[in-house]
Amino acid sequence: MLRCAIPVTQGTSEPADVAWETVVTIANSSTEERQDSAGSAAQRDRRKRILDATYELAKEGGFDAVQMRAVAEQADVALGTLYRYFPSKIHLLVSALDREFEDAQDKLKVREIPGDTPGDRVLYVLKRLTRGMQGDPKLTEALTRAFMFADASVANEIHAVGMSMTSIVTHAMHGTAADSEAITDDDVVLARVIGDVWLSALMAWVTGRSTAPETAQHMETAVRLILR
Amino acid sequence: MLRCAIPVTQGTSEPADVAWETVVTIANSSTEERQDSAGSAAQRDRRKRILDATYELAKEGGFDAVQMRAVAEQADVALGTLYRYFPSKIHLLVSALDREFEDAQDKLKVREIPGDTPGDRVLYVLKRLTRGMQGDPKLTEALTRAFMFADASVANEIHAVGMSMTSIVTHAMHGTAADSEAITDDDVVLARVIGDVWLSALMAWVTGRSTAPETAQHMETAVRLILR
DNA sequence: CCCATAATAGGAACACGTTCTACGTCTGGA
DNA sequence: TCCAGACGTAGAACGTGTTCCTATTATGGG
Repeated sequence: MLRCAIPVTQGTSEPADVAWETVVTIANSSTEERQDSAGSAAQRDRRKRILDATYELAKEGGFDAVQMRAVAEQADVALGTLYRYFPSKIHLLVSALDREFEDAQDKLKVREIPGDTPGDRVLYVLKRLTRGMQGDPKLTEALTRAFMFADASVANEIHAVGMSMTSIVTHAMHGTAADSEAITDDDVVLARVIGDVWLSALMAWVTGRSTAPETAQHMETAVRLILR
Repeated sequence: MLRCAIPVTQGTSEPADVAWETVVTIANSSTEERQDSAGSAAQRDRRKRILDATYELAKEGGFDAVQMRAVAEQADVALGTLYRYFPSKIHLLVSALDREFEDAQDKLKVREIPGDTPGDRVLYVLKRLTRGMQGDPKLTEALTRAFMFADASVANEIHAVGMSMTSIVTHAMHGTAADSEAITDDDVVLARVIGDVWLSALMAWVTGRSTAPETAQHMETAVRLILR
């Protein structure tokens, strides 16, 4: 159904079977020129323009407004080029989500996270992220729904997002900004469960099944429960 | 975007703001002629034929194979009629998922659930459900992805599925087959968190990010953690 | 500098979800 | 019984994701 022969800088190209434990190590490989280092300057620029256009359109009009022809036009590339860089609309949006998460991760890594217990710190971070996403409902709707809709062909990109998410949570659990912390496998397990809950809560909010306060409440309860 | 003026038997037509607590009461309203009681016999029959066709196509070829023209043809109704009953492909698939869940719920309600602790019983039920779904990968992929992709217009159907899921878990927590059990708000909270994890695990499996054993393991860990 | 090759532009073509139109058919109340 | 209006059929038409084709332009090795 998809040909998936992307010859160019693909945001994420880890083998699909990376174990979740690698989250820790990979997350600690610091910020330095991440994946998008490959390819010529022009290619990196095109990739950036495309993701920027995606971001703008999603922010304005949500999932439906991110139309491939519109993205191509706004990024000033041909439709075929867009598809060369991102083999489907879902790949495109999940890659955009990935970029957002990397950014968030970088910002969170800079300073100490406030809070006395792991639960406090995790909730601080999650609520901050959630508030940020709820401030851009259309954008969040677009990125979340793409993430949810993704099928197996997007496994790599989704995996990258999952890694970022887990890394953010484990980092919050420990609180310190230091890199090579002693993050145990148990921590990763806890972080994954918290990530699961967060995703579901986000989905409930996106689909209008729960309000923002309800979402926050549900997350609070769940995190307290899991990190008790 | 969607006109959503379904004049006929809609599987789920609760107001969208039913609180999650109603899960308990509604779940206890026993099996007797559920929603699909409205409408003429011919209408009920058409609705059933459509859902059957959806089920078959999904089972054979997954989400992509559930094409509206194909469903209409196999159900022996006109395309317009299909859209009269289900205003979109997503509504259709989520309704099919709902029917599956109702069936599962009915089956589980019949007999006592084995296991000494709530954790054991919940895991028994979840693993049973999961194994069932993994036995029909295409079907599961179709239903799960539709559920995930749904937007606000499908809130009612999604809500119904969430209620079934929560009801199944709370029922398993208590173990007894009795109906009006003393299910507390806390139980519902626990059940929701477990449901969240289950959904995420299912999604990871559907997208090929985790294998069946990994999925089972993750669920086991999470449930032990939550019901410890 | 020149050529082979890859990358891009531009846009037609196709597939499938969705909507719309025109017409036949069933049903329930006067 | 008969009629009005809802329901159903058949299929055209439209929008958007995706694929494909051809000509043009960069790029990098000799």
